[in-house]
Amino acid sequence: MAQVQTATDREASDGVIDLQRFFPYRLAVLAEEVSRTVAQLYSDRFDLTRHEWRVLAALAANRQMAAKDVAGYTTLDKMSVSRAVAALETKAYLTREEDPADRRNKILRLTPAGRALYQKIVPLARARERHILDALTSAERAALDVIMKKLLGRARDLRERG
Amino acid sequence: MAQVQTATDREASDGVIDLQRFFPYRLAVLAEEVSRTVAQLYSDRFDLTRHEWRVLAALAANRQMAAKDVAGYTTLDKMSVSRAVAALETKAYLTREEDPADRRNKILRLTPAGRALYQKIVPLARARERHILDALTSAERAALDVIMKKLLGRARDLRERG
DNA sequence: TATTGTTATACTCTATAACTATA
DNA sequence: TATAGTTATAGAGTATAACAATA
Repeated sequence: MAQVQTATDREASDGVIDLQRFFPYRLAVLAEEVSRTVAQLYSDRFDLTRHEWRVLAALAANRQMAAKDVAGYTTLDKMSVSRAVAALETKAYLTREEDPADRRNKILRLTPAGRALYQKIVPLARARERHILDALTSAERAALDVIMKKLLGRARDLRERG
Repeated sequence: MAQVQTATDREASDGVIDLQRFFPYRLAVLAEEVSRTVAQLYSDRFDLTRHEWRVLAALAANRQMAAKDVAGYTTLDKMSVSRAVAALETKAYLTREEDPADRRNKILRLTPAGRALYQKIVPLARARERHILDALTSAERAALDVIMKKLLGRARDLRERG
């Protein structure tokens, strides 16, 4: 049966990895390809980097956040957030304000321009997502949701343990 | 039913993308995580870049290749291949030789040291792949194989058309 | 002392294009 | 002219660490 490699398949290929069947490679190629279809929107058309797009989406979904919360929400590290925030502030898409309750925190909010930009990108991004996922049956989409959760959990475990 | 977003799910969330449910984002996070588990091997332990690892794997699987064939096999562009090849040659993991039949081609081959390095990495990489995929049932692995092929085809279509 | 955020540095990756040599 | 490969350059991503301000 054709499937993502199992131990049995592997033993048959005696010590050589066929990249085309190596799961981490296949996944990387797929993710890069999907990422590029969305990047054509926010990058080519609206001149945002991937990090800037993620921060924009985080603030659109959460109204206002401290930088550290953006980092948690986007899986970016605090340094990447800091850079993206600085760029978005320069472009006047967000404002930065000290939290009076704890002045270490900078409260981030989209400006009307930032929100407008986001509203332009969202339907386009959704259309791309929909078009890609329409390649799958409903059952496959349901299966994929479960599969991705399982794989992510396992991969995180593995990396943390080294 | 919980599944990767459908049109219906989307309409309910009125104009805001929850990154955690946005498929391109989820896929990117998963692929990065999986990639890192393998990178811990070839990068941390054996001091190869991702490109170098791919070229090494390409030459291990195909014995000898011209640089342009490595590019096709690895989905790297010719510039990335050229850089990775130069680095691997410096480390004495491969040799470069002119093709007498067409002297524009450089025939690439692993040295015994290159092959030995590869043989050290393969079982470790396979063990990581296996451990990750063991999170899935056999049926899920079969489904994933089909799903990834469909998604890759669709994403490539979409990107080419803009 | 610990946390939030900024800045510095270095390396890797991605993308385009100019260039050399061969065909 | 076209192809294989190299070199140049710049922007973007990733990672570690030092640092300032605040708690």
